[in-house]
Amino acid sequence: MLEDNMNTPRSRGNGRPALTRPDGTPVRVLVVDDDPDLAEVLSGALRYEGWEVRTAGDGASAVAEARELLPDAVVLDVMLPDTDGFHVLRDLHTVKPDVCVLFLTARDAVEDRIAGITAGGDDYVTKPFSLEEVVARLRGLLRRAGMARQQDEGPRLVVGDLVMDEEAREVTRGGELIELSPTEFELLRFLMRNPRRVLSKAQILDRVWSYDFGGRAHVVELYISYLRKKVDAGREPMIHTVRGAGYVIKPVAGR
Amino acid sequence: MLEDNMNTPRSRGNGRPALTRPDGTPVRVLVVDDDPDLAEVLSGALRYEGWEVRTAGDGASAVAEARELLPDAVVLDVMLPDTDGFHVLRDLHTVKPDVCVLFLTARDAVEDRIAGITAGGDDYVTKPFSLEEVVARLRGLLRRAGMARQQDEGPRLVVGDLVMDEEAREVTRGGELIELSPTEFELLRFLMRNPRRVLSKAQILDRVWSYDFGGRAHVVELYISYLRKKVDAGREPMIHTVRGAGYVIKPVAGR
DNA sequence: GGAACTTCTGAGGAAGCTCTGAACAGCGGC
DNA sequence: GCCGCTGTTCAGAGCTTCCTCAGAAGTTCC
Repeated sequence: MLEDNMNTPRSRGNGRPALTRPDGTPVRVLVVDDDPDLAEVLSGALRYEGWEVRTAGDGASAVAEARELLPDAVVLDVMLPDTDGFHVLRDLHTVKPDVCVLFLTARDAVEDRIAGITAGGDDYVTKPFSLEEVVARLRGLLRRAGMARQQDEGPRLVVGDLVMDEEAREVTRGGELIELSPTEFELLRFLMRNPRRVLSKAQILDRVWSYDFGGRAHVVELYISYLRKKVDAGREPMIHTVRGAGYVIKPVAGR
Repeated sequence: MLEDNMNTPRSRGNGRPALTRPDGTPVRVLVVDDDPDLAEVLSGALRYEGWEVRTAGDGASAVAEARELLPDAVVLDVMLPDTDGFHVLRDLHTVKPDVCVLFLTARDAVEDRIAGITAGGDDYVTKPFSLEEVVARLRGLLRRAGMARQQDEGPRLVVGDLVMDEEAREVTRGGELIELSPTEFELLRFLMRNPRRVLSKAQILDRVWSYDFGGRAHVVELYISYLRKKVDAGREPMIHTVRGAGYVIKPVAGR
């Protein structure tokens, strides 16, 4: 049952306070990928963050679009039909010198020409990626670029006595350090970014696993069980099953 | 609580307090190199320090740009298409007598003329250089030229009982001297300038190794292992692997 | 011109991570 | 109480990531 969809105050997003520009207007992002399906999925996920999104399918229209939109960040496929992402990067910087860029690249292309990218503060993600990863990286870039937060949502996620420091990749509960594998970490991040909200296995699969993952929802159950062993171990449980609907994380008492 | 994102001097900062001019405005740097790719990477890295950066591709436009920007420092390639860096230096000094200059020069370049330069308080770096080196040298120049620090981040880096004196190139842990090779030193400096933050191998490669390094991320692992043998030897480890993400340095206890 | 040091490559192996399949447990319906 | 369905957990295979060693090539310094 979808309950609180109507009454929660939100521009178009997920109900959380959005990362915004200093003047309070939505962050503006340009997505550049020649695969329309992928561009669609990506821009959907970014709009869900409350951001203003436009897309482009090649380098030329990317630069043209950027000139008009003056985006705060660009998600940029390295392989484009007309040119490669690096030339686009340079053009983008002439259009807007302080723009952040998140590159999308094939795994085996990483070593070749990605070099130098992260030096300027930009970042990249290898295909196939998960949406959570893209969003998290983008949020990191934007935060470092000085995008203010509407409310005081720092670089740490807090749910009850459970705390996640995204930069240090550190999770503690009651001050006690919890070690997590990459997938466990991302799953927990997704849960913690949506506290008190029931997330279906399909949603989790779509966000946390990469878009080309063919497996079944069973992995979600498995990883939830891993998480419980580490996060809830011996303590009052915070991760709850909602039979037939999904999973939810919330602070213990009720609060 | 609204954070001080507006008034801290950084267009796309790294989260650390930036070196600023005495009046609190960002340090202004002019990058002069005829290779646009290199100029791009350099200016990106310097912007990441929170500094205001402009670029020029030859001597004439460098002087013109300097007249307008009145930069605190100039990163100046010795070999330029229209003239050499030494002439530009003289012109720069007529524009702004107290400007700091960091020369970029080929390894086999004329030693004596360079030596004359450094006597005047300026400095140089040989190509191919690492970005960490350029930034560190520039910071040294600026510090000596009286640029204030937002917070008092001196020429020593401290993480737990590990102390690095950048000027003396000396590292101690628990008072005990640790001898490091040049690359080891630079890698440790990069880690120590980003304590508690997970750094990916790509980031490390981009910052610590020179921009033309074609090698793989494997060297990073190798040098981390060297560092561990020297820094963590027998003690409680400070350098940690975050599987699938990178490496992080932090003080032993926790906080 | 040689010794000491530094840097990097390659290989082997250890450790950790992810996912599959299957058995098991608990809930709810009848 | 029995059965089916949903969710949980275990065990292990296959894979990826990371660590370390040994040695070759290059550099620096005497």
